[in-house]
Amino acid sequence: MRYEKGHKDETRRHILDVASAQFRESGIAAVGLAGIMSEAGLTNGAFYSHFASKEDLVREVLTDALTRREERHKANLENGVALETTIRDYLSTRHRDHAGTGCPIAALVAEIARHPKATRDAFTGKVADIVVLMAEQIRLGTAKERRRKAITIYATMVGALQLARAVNDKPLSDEILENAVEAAVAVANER
Amino acid sequence: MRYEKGHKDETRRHILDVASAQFRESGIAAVGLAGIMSEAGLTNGAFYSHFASKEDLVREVLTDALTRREERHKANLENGVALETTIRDYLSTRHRDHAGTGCPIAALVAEIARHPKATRDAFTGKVADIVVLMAEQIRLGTAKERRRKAITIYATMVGALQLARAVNDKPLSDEILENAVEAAVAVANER
DNA sequence: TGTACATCAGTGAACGCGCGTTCACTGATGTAC
DNA sequence: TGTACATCAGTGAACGCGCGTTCACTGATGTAC
Repeated sequence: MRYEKGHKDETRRHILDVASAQFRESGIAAVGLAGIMSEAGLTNGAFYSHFASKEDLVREVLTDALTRREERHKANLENGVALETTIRDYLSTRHRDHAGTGCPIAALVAEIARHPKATRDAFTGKVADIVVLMAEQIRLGTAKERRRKAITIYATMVGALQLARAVNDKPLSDEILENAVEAAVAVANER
Repeated sequence: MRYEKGHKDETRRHILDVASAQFRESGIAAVGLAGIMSEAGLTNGAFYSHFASKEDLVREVLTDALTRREERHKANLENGVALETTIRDYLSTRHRDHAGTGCPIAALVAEIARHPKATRDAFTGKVADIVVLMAEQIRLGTAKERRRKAITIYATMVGALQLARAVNDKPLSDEILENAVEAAVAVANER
């Protein structure tokens, strides 16, 4: 082979990682393929050896990024990490200030709503999985109650993180995060 | 005058309305000025008689749309409308299915976070005002507690509406809305 | 009163630019005989 | 073993297109004298 075995997979992986960060940082519509490929150290044309189109890349990036999030939730569950810890990590100033490495849902949910069916399908399946995992992380209540709590907590986290990022006033931004942490933790721990 | 008095203001108002709906429906980055102007029944060049740039339009649209939301909150407050009603309207299937006439924050918050300072400043001020109005709408608790509740409820509403829009599965989407209503109403009414 | 000029909202063609996508080509290495 | 050919990840220039923006112009009406 002209390149070592696995080279192409590595390149593809690298393009995915670069695109994933750029999308979360700047939004899907605002990011161009040329910018992704040049940050990945490749030329424009190489893109189409790996992906059929930009939309194909978007779908792959989402599936990949959400699978990673899902695995983290699964690991937290298996290691007995309390949902409270997950909430505090999610609504941290660190997460707020580093969208590029953060939750793809908070960064892209509004854009995803406007993307084609295949992309939204991939997103929907992963969200459903993550809700189930979060519900299992909750200790108290019936399965139904825990599921309801998980959905509420997730909605609060996604909304609060986005508001905290958009607001141009640090005290208000911090206040949003702190209040949402308090409220979400209360839901997670309530009887 | 070549046009009736107030004609230019009307045209400007019309461009704002068209742009406002298109931005909320499709996102700011995905909407072009040519599309806005043609829907408004004008040609490309007329745009710059009314606005200095696309970014200027974005800022004006946001200020205008958020001022209207704020006025609605103010009217609700003065008319003694319970926050519970506001929550149910916000998290209705109707609102979910009509982004173009809906809340500009839910539709655009992630994009706003990436826009220039002037745009984010306009957004921040309005969000702060709406939080204050929502806090006043809450009946129970100290001022501090009511403010905390208002922020929590707002974050939950924004997150839930966006998730319900992005998810490609009607039962799950409805479930998100219903659970968020229940949770937000509970916060609004809790002692 | 009639005429010349000023005003200005809107027209429509054009600008440079970056977008997503295509494609002929390169060149290093594997395989066949 | 040596040679001819196949493979294929990546190159880099070009494609048409729509973007935001500019600008010379139009034409209806107001104003000055």
